[in-house]
Amino acid sequence: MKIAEATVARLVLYHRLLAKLHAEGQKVVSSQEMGKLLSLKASQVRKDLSYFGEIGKRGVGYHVAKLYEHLDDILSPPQKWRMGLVGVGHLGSALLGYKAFDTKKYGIEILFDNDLEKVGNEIFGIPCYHIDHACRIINENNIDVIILTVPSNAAQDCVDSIVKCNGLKGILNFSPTSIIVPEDILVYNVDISVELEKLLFYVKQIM
Amino acid sequence: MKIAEATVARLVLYHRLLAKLHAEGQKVVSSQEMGKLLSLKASQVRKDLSYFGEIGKRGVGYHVAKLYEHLDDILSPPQKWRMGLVGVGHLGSALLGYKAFDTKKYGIEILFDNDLEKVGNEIFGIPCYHIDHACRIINENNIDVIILTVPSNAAQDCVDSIVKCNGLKGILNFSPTSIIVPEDILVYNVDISVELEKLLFYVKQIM
DNA sequence: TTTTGTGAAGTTTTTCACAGCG
DNA sequence: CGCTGTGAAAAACTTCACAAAA
Repeated sequence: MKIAEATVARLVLYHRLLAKLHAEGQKVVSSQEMGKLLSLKASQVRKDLSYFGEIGKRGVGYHVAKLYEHLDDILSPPQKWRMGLVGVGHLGSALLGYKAFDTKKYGIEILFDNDLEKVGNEIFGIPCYHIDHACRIINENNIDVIILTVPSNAAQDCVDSIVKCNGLKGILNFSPTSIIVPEDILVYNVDISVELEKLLFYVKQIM
Repeated sequence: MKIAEATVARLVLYHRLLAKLHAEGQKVVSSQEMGKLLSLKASQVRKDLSYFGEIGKRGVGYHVAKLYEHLDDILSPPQKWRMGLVGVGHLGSALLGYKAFDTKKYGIEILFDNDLEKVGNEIFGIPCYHIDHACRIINENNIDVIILTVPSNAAQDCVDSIVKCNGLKGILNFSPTSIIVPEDILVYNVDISVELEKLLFYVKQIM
């Protein structure tokens, strides 16, 4: 069955919330309580969870530890994902130090940049190569996913040089521009200025 | 009329694309061409633009400069938005130096942190205050929107102290946690690990 | 002829409402 | 009795298909 993107996003939120509730010692949680904590309708929570089998207990709710494990399985990788990061600027560096990344599930193995000051060194303990050698390095290191944090004017060129690698499966694009890729490569965009503009658009509406 | 969130997001993409086409000297563009450049259906582009009146020319397409101005108006603020940023860590600092922010439309006026090394200083030329004084400072400086880049365990406390300010209208939340706010305050979440997890979920599916 | 603008159709996603089970 | 699981209904969003305009 095909699971909708919005559902997957919420599964991550449920997973995160359950880790918190578990750490706080809570044993059982209802769809209503989860909804309240995540600003979602209880029926939405139940519908999302129902796609993966009956996991709750009627009249009781969901067992926190059990549901957490269940979601962990759904979201778990076939093996630890190997990622590379292209563009070790401010944002790229911030992501390298980002605490919320789940280091059991994936790791940033390789960096790329075009700055010769950075190339050849280790940054946060991760080797940095020149972007021109990306294809060979990505193949040699079995990189599955690239995080792209380059300026928008460099984005498509970077993409064009990395999509030729045959092992690459996905790109998380932070560059504020649309990139064009072959259809066998998945792209998700994290577009910070789009999110800010959306917020400002609706803030304006309610004034 | 209520404009859907997905439409607003695409308007920002159109606006950005038109700036680029304009800079490249292109005079006219069709919905088909815009769709191709942004990986969207032509009919989607036309439908989105049609919500704001007839702006294209049948048989010709859209006049680049005119459509750009049109979108500029739609997305323009009533005045330059005044923003504050809470949490001057790696991610917060990266955003302070972020090139893609449209500095004509909004500016980051004030910073907040709980690190006494930062409080009282200017960072990137912007004064930094202690988070405990957020409410007074936000009111005094007429801050409309807060960018929240604090660790997840601090997020709700920060939110609770800033939502009491009466001028605050919206929060752009980068913390990897759900925050609960009064209903008159708009929240948009930029959840980096959720986006990465979504990508990895679908990468797994196609393997 | 080309390409827009747009009702209508189609698709997806969310919400409802209640049967079913512990 | 309370809360889940889930068809069915409603809402939201996208795509189609074509009339109308340049």
